[in-house]
Amino acid sequence: MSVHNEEIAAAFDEMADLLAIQGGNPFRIRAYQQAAQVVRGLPHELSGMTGPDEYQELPGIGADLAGKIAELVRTGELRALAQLRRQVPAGLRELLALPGLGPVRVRALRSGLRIRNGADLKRALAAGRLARLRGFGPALEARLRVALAGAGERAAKRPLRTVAAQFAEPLRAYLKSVPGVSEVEIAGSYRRGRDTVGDLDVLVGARTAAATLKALRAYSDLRTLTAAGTTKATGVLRNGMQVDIRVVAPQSFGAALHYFTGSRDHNIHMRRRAQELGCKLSEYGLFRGGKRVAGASEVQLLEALGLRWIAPELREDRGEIEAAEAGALPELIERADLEGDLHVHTDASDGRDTLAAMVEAARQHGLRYVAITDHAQHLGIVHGLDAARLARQADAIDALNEQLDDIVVLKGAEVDILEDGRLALPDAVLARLDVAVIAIHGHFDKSEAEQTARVLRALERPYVSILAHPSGRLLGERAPCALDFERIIAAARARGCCLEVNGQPNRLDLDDLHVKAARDAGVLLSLASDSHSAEQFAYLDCAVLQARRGWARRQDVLNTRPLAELRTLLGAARR
DNA sequence: GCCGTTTTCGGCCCGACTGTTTTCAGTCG
Repeated sequence: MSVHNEEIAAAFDEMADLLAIQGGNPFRIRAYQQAAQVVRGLPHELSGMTGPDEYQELPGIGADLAGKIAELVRTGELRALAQLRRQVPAGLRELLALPGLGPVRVRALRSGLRIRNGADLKRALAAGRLARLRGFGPALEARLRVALAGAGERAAKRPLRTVAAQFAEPLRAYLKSVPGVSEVEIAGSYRRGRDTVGDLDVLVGARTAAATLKALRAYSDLRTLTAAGTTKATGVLRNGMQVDIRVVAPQSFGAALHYFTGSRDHNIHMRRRAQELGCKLSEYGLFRGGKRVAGASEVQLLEALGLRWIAPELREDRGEIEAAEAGALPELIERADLEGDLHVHTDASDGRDTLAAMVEAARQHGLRYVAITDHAQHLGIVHGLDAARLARQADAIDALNEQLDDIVVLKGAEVDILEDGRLALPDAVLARLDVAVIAIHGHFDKSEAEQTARVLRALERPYVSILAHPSGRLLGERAPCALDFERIIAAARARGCCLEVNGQPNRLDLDDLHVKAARDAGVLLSLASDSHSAEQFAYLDCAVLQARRGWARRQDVLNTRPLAELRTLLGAARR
């Protein structure tokens, strides 16, 4: 396997951009964009499928695109794209990313001023040449100057959802207190539970919009207001996040909430569905012949479209609409389903709090069991436990369990996968643990073949229960390791080993697509906080959200099981 | 370029806002 879905999706996105710059058929362009999204959302690699016939079964992939996928899988290249690249200067594509520049204006820049890239545009702006072009005025010029000046530092990271929450929740509370406001929801990717959130889509239910928009202007965390109309406004918060606020009347609130929750592809699919039913769907409601037939609530809206309730976490147009129609949506796991947490650190390794404090925190978070999984000693792991300290911790756990009657402490360790795939503790030591969690903590940049072989070798060891944060990614900091997840999942399945959904907000690893793939393959998931201090058990919520995005049900998760069943399952994994 | 219990041709999601216009195109979400 060489070509990944992401590369195929990127090729289609580039095709779409280049065709747009050339002034191609907008619907053809849209077809490429949609295909890119479909490919991105697949839970398995296209290169592992049999070929064009199977590709064509995917929505939005017809004979032509199936052929192009086949070409990419076979050769890693796409001739049609290479040809377009020869026709369109590479620098023009960057211009599309500038605010206010779409394909039409980029084309005008090219044909009218011979502009080929950002540097050309800068020069043209400096010389005041843009004014000659139709469609370019002083306001747009000013916007472009600002954007080009900040282009160097523009790589602003998408904030983690937990960071976005620190700004979203106070804003929600503030708007809720505005007179006349009946409802406030943070919609968009925030509501869908994505790991990172680009901007805040805030929906306000109120009979009139004026009071809300006035209140927004006065909000202390607002840095600037960049646009404001009669029903919506856009601003930038002090942390640099963009916030889009929209005010709708109560009878439209459900339709608007659905619309602003998205995703974009989910919305488009739903609007097509409405059309097929002879209706029109907008943020104001579902209309049949100009008459509103639904709109006040999402439930009512979905019902009118012949669909069961679709949880926001599923709205990515990855088959949830078809499943809702068939009544085949999964009943998603909830936080209350969790009985325990199988990945927790104490001050014995790199955690902040004592064993007793962590167990007490687990108890207060409603858990019935908790596995203490401090790092095993290994080069590069600070304060890791060796066999002797692990044995002493085991004694302390035994003593603690004597005193506790409503929670059970399990003995575990987080064992490093060494560079060659061996483990940092010998089998004899692992054999005495209740839970052995293994993970990669270094050598992240190996080739896919090497990295996969390394993890597969570790998974072959006996007494291994859970592969923790499998991809090793750190959001915004470190890309996921190159791993053949289909083989990892197959190995985990064959062996009865679980894959972790790590709830640390900057990990959320497995990601949603791999959760789905693991779940579909029948691999049990371990939803873990990976707590390094008492308050971090709250990160179980993040793990649950991520698991829900991957369609996980209660029965797909190891630590929803009562202790006795958990022990049986862990025992089975030791073979 | 895709797609079809309306269609194999003729459609393709919908609306707000801005800026550049002098009635609306382009961009954005």
